[in-house]
Amino acid sequence: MTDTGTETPRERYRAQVRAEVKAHAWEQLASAGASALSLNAIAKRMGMSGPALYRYFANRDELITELIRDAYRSLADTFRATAADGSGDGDLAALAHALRDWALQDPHRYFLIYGTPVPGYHAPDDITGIVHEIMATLLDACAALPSAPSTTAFGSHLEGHRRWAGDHPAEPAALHRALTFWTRLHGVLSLELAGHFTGMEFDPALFFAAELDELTR
Amino acid sequence: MTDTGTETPRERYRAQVRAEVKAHAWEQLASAGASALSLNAIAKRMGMSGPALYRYFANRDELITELIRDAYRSLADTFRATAADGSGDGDLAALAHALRDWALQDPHRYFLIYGTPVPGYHAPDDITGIVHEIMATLLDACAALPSAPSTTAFGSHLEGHRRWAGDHPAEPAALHRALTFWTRLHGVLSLELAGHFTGMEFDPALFFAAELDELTR
DNA sequence: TGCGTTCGTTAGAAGTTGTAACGCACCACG
DNA sequence: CGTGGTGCGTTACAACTTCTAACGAACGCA
Repeated sequence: MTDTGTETPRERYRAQVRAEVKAHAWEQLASAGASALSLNAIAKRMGMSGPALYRYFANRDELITELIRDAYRSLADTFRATAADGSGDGDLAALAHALRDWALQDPHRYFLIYGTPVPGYHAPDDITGIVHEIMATLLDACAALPSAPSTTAFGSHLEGHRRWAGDHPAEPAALHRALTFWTRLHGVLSLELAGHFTGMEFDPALFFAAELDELTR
Repeated sequence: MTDTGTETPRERYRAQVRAEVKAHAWEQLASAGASALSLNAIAKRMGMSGPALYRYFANRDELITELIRDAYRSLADTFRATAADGSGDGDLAALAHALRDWALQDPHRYFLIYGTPVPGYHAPDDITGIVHEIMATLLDACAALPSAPSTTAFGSHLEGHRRWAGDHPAEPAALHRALTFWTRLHGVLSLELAGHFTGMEFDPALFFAAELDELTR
């Protein structure tokens, strides 16, 4: 995968420590959330003193950026893999279930991407590339679906504002479907993961399925 | 409004200081987010030393809880007021636009309620009362709309799991519509407020309107 | 006019992020 | 095979944070 041949021992060690730090960070993230992520605590758990970690990450933000990048990368890979093995049901349904499984697998990871934005934080450029990759996979699935030409106001609006879709040759109806796929499923998922459904005794999975059903009909 | 007659001077002063602290907290919240909220900084801005504020709030969490309560209260009042003056268009559309205006007015306030949940935090009971009030207003609007009897799987599921709706006499189709109103609009709003649409040049307001349109047809 | 409650203060403990300066160990190069 | 430079981990420290403890002063009720 990566060219380990040209790596010096130092670089290998450095990469290994960085990976170990990130592993502990994910662990800590899952138990206490992003705001409670402490470089000091991670260092102690690794048997090192606090400032030692600053050799590997410039500051707390850089570590979080790395985690965000890994989260996006993970979602993009999941999407790509799901789209690759074309199973029986439509690609959209497969993508939806992959998304839900991915989110339920680690809610904190989901919120790291789609939760409350960090005030001063701005994502580096390479992350937008991964975002485009995710959107491209979604657009492919939507373009493959038969859809009547869009007649809605937003559909025609999209016709003139489709630069975000890159060079993807999808019709406005497909773009619209991709957007609603994203926002509707995020709406159900984020409220479910945040615990806003806990008081109500209906099954979130059925609700998710109902939204998906209306999305693919 | 409140019975100021029975208030002692001390109680009046105390209430005023608490209000001033919350005002500064909202200010700080809007500029730096909830995680950066510092009792110390608020105290300094008020010309007091740090620990003085602990006479008014037991800890940082109690202040945040108060802000969350006020946020819910504000949304509930907005909803109630919007539902009260029955304007020309359907109540649902009015509620949707009230929600969007309320969210855009102070995104941090929206995320305080519907954003990433605080790890160890658990809302006090009186807040769930306000949540029910909001849901009741939404259910009223949905029940007032004509709707064909629900034939979907989730609709029949809701028939047996409607305790969350309290004693509201809404049909399953109305319950379903209220739920989708909530999650779909939240999906669009939260992604818009979090800046996930910034790269794409379409108009979020039109997208929101399109989702609302499909919700009310 | 007391006297008790409440308020605001300073001091301090236990955390956090992040910088600075110091050894030590390793790796590469002559 | 040394030796020097680079990188790593350490401790010390500054500047924060939340929050507790103890003290004095001011306020208001009786």
